[in-house]
Amino acid sequence: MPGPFELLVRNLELRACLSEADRAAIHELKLSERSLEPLTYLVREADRVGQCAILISGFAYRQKITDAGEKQILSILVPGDAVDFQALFTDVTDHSVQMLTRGDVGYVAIDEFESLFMERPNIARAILLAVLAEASVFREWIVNVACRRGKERIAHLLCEIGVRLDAIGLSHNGSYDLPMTQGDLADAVGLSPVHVNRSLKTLEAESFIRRGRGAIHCDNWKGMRELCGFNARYLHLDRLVRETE
Amino acid sequence: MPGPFELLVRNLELRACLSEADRAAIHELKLSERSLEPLTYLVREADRVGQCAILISGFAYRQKITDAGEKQILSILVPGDAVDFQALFTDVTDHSVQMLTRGDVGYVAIDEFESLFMERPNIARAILLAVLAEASVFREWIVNVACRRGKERIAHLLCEIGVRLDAIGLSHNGSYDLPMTQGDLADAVGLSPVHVNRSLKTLEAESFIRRGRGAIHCDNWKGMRELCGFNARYLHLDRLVRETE
DNA sequence: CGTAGTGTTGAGTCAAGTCAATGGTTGTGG
DNA sequence: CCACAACCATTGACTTGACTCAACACTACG
Repeated sequence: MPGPFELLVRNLELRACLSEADRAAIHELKLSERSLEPLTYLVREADRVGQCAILISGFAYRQKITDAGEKQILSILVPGDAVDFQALFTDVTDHSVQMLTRGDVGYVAIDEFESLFMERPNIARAILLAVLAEASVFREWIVNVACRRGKERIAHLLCEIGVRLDAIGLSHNGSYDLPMTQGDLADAVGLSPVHVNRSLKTLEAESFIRRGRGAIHCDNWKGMRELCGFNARYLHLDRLVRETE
Repeated sequence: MPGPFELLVRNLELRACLSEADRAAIHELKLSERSLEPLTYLVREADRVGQCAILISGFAYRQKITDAGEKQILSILVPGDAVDFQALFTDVTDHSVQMLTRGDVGYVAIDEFESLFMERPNIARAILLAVLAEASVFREWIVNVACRRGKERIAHLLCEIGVRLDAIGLSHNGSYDLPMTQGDLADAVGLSPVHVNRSLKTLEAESFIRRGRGAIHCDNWKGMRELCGFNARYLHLDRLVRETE
């Protein structure tokens, strides 16, 4: 089980290069760890934040509630993800982050993170790239919700989660644990829970997936990807970075 | 008419503080200016980019095409916006940027911009904040497309553009030039052109807006904002920045 | 003055939503 | 160990927002 700093470093190095000194500086951060229950807020909309959280284990999601009371999930956070780079240098958040499952979170004081950003260009670059990659995921979600039909929309989400979990070693033979209810999925893809249920059943009937108590099995990722036009490029999980060291 | 560097500096200083030296460094960038026709690509998906473009006049949009051939507009760019911070340190883009109107664009070599980022923490911070603000806009677009009905969706887009144009002095008495066809609007909000037409007519019939050859007039922004639950916070246009200089 | 792009309108269809009832599972407390 | 509650998944019946197709009007421009 990798420690919080290993996770963070690994996450940042997905897209950028750090020097030995950079890694050491990260390891010198003061971190307080906490175990959180499902539905706990990591960040609450319109809050001021003094801490920067890193997800160590478990899942979380970004989320926004409209005036009409509708909840929209904006992205899924997996272990290693920094919860809130937006807290750097800004005061007020525009959305919330909530635990999806029970899990552990590490907190670092914002100021320390900010110092790292201002004093270590490599780390600044790594953070920028992480934020850019996140923005790219948001763009793809716009496309997903705006352009695709129910079934394809869900398939796309399942593909994304599959690839991301694979990248951190949390999937096995194309199967992974997905602790989201159908209601959660509905909030993520902008469909009603009833329609999510029907679409999932269709995906299963067409033998794209199998389901079993909170797990997704897929023996045909190729078919899934073709079904929904999934192209992992937008995740920027390969280190296509020009070195400037 | 402000020059390209003034526009860029002003844009960056919307959210972060720059020192005199930072501003000077930006003004020393070598910039080549070009005038572009509508539909010209500023960035093309899967391209490698050597230039970083800044929109000087006119409008542009980010855009993605699905396998099924559907076009989705992801955001609108207005004068002063940097077209492609994503080009910094990364090689391949995941979406395209196209001119909406005729307009002028300034090009800076990526390497120069990257040096600025690596050597000037204040500028790095300003760029990070610009990227974070853009990500925030993407999130709101997810909500817009996923949660709101046709009429509200369009109203929300009109509110956003109104506020952003206002911030750069391109609106007058709540009216502004909007050089988007109904087809463009459809691609931006994920509706069919026909439905956009009907929704716009409804908005006009309910006297939220008036329309006249490529312009939007609104005498009742308050009503518009309430109609669609628009809250400008997500645009992060006020400089809510903790000073660290 | 014709052509092409855009805007407008109507009619019919369909994907997805809503409402409502039924089953299953898990967990808890008596 | 059972009864109950709470939550989630499933299914059917019906409604509706939005799409498609198709025709027609307007405007700008060469």
